[in-house]
Amino acid sequence: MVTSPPLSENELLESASKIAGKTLRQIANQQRLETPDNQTHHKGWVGQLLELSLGATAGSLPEPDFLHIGVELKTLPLNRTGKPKESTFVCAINLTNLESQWENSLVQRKLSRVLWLPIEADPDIPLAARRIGSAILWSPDKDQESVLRRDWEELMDMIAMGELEQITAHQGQYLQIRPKASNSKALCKGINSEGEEILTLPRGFYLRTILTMQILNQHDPEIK
DNA sequence: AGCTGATCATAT
DNA sequence: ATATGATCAGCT
Repeated sequence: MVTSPPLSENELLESASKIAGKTLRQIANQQRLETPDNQTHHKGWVGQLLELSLGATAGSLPEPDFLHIGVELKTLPLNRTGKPKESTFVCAINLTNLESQWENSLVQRKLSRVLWLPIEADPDIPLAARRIGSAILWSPDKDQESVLRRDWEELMDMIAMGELEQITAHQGQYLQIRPKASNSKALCKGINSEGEEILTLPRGFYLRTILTMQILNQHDPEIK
């Protein structure tokens, strides 16, 4: 089944409502894809499957998945109690050519409109049998945006000061910075406090589950 | 059990 | 190497 890109948010929501309640096996069959037994060697499989199914187009470009309607697609793995099981990767960070304004940042653009797709992710449920939940089309409210912005500014300030190596995943209320690499030996260019080029671990921005849990609860206050 | 740092696959 | 899609797995 080939899905063409949605022309509007409503079209996207309609496609999403058609797959709600279905299992990953059903969607994989529609796409003529094999379902792996586990995700250890297929960590991005669920996300790519849903991109295909909903007609996402951005590929591996640093842009929202549905560029023409400005919507980013994110799967949201839930544990058996219905809480987000993992943090959510947002984007990689260019450490040598720093973005200077939140308003124009990639984090802001990707998070300004997100279609969250909750997915059962209790390890006791076989991957193929996991069900897709009801999609949530979300934009940060004023409070959420101000926290995101403050986190982003604090973290980017540290990078700008050459304090990259002092940044830990403990910082940030909603946004954190963590490694985003093939392994701990993969290096990229960064800048130290003397302004010199150094080699360091590639990093990315991630959303903490405290925010994604809040998003779930805003949409579905009585389900837990 | 939750969290941080590490890791896996693929496209360009 | 850098971007996308993320989850794994050991430590606290």
